[in-house]
Amino acid sequence: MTATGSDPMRIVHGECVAEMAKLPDKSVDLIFADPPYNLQLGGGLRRPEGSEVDAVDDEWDRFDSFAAYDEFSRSWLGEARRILKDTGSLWVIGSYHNIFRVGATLQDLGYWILNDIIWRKTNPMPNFKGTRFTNAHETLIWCAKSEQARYRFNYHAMKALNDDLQMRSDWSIPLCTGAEREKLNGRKAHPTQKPEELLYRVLLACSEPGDLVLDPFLGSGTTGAVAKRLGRRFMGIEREETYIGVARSRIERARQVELDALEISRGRRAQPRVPFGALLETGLIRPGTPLWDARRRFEARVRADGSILHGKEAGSIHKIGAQVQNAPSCNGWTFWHMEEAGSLMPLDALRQRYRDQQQTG
Amino acid sequence: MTATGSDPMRIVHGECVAEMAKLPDKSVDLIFADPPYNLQLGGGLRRPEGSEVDAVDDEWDRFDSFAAYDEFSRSWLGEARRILKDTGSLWVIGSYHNIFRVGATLQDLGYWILNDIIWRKTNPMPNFKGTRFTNAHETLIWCAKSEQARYRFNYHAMKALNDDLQMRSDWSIPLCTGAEREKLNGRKAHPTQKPEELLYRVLLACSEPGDLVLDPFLGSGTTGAVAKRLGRRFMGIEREETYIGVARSRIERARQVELDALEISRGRRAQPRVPFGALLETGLIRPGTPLWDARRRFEARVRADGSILHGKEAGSIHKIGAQVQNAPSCNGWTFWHMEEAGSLMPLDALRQRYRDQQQTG
DNA sequence: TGGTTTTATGAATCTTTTA
DNA sequence: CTAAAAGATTCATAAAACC
Repeated sequence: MTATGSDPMRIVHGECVAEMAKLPDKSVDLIFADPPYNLQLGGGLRRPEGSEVDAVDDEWDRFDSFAAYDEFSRSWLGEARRILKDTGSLWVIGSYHNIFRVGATLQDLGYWILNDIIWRKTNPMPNFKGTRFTNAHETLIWCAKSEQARYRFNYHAMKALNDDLQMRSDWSIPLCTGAEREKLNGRKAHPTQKPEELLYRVLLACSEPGDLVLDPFLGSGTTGAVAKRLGRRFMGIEREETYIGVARSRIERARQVELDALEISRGRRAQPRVPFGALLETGLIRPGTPLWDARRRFEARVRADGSILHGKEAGSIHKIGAQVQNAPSCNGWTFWHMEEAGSLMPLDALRQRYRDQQQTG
Repeated sequence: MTATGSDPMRIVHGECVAEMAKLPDKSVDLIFADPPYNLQLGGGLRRPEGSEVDAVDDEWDRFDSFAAYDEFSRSWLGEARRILKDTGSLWVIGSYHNIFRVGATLQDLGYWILNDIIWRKTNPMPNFKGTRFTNAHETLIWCAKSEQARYRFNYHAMKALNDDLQMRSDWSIPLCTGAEREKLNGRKAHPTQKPEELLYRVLLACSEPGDLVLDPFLGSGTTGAVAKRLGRRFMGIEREETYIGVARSRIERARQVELDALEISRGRRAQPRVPFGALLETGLIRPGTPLWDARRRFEARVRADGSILHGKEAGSIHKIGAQVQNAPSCNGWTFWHMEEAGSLMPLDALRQRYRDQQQTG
């Protein structure tokens, strides 16, 4: 049976390069790949309360060096390019550990990058040790087979999916948790299962019903499940037998549905939250500015990092506002005021000014 | 005059590699770089031997220009690494055209990536032809000099700037427009002027007042203007004479905020270490005092040497705290409490009292 | 049954100082 | 140098447990 044979949902147990080598030239419409990230984690990481983080320490994610990882990337990306139709495109997802190397390798092989897409996680794991910024996103690279290639892009479908606004390169999508997360003996079946919402967008943007979609690192089978929902043909390659079983039963359970399935995740039009610090960064308020409450009973001063100082106590506008009133909580935006043209203006007015700026630029 | 000389705001007209070569080893605290990435335009790009890279129009040229760009990256990133202090860090900003190559080169040179940061543009230019997703972000890479290097990161200041939530790796910031945009004869003075909000965050996170900040591709001078506002020393290097003039007048106009407003929030790590025994020596706590955890599940007694006794086990507040919870570690300062006025007060409050005494007394 | 509190957990390159 | 001790550190969400 070939990839273009009678089984529209094919799962293959094997090495991705060897299995791709069996496919004819220019036979695949879309490739989505989630290769190992080369995380190389050290010891166990503990949360502040003492519990241990269940990290990725699998054998398949270990490489001896950057050179070894690059060689691995070249081999699977090279074979992928051969079997990709001229109208097809390739997506790869990764993090800062590997994505820069993958991107450079892509370019070296002649792929033409169309966009880099940011999966902005709405609920990422925090940085428990306070040593870095919360690693709150992953990066996807979308590329065509070459600079000249005429690739498929369903522009209007993407625009419709985004309330008739052109779809941007940053996508806010939650982690895969809850009922969607595949379980095996009550534990997560795969350490890095991707949310279906992410794949839904990719497949809807870059393929048609009946197209052949390939995932060379199948894992828990998200790509296959979404391909089936959207009426695409599919081929998935996976090395680990355990994951083959997980993916097979998952894709079996998936049902082709109407395109309204994503409706729920769209309505994100709330007023964006503004941290007080943003007003300092933009110069709407300056470090050193005195703040008062409406009746000028309390005074505090703004510091460069957005905390405010009252006596010897420093903290957020909310925390210090609550403290001076001896109240359990306080809305600093309405409590604190700054002087403007001789009268007091609540910080909330400044916040509105900031939001206006953000919109108009 | 050296970089550490008398002029705190130094602007140099020249090639960045040649000018960096004049600086001593380990002399710079923070480097922010916005290198050219116009692979197609040739103007910013020269091969190592000096010839100019032609426009890209066939496959051979493309490989040639990628190689030339990588060579260019290696040369300036290598020199930057030499002059960077062991506690310093480097930021580079770019887009999908160049950032993957820069990131791979960074790693090859031994830099250690700490985060990739997404500048999410609130008002990006749309994709007019409807051929791709709106390119709505740029990527910054933040890295330390090596895996082992202990870099500066003002974690608590970043947290304060974000309303007491850990700062994430995606930053929503508008494009630089309006009054902030530098003009020359009524037209924009520089094609890619970065918003000050972006640099404010970078400098506040990774430097201290008085630190030396270097920008090897000065452009319109945003890094210099923010460095001056925040009381950092600065050196900027720029090849184009026109931009030198723009940046010089801009930095001249910038005003430093008051010194005491530059104070930022510090964590407990920044405060002097207090041995528990010191509280006994000063009489803030007495031998024999009973200690409890917050829920009064465990009790221990203070001994004269600063160890505590729980049952038959004696040890430090940390060791015994870990032992009773059956945890791998424990912060005894926050775990143990003593009774005061009928309620429980954490030892941490007592430690603060001790520190206040040391300051005033 | 319903509302509140507690617990579990997610691709993580996750400490610093002293002996 | 290594080993041990001190001690600093978390956000959003869902499920489970508890009133």
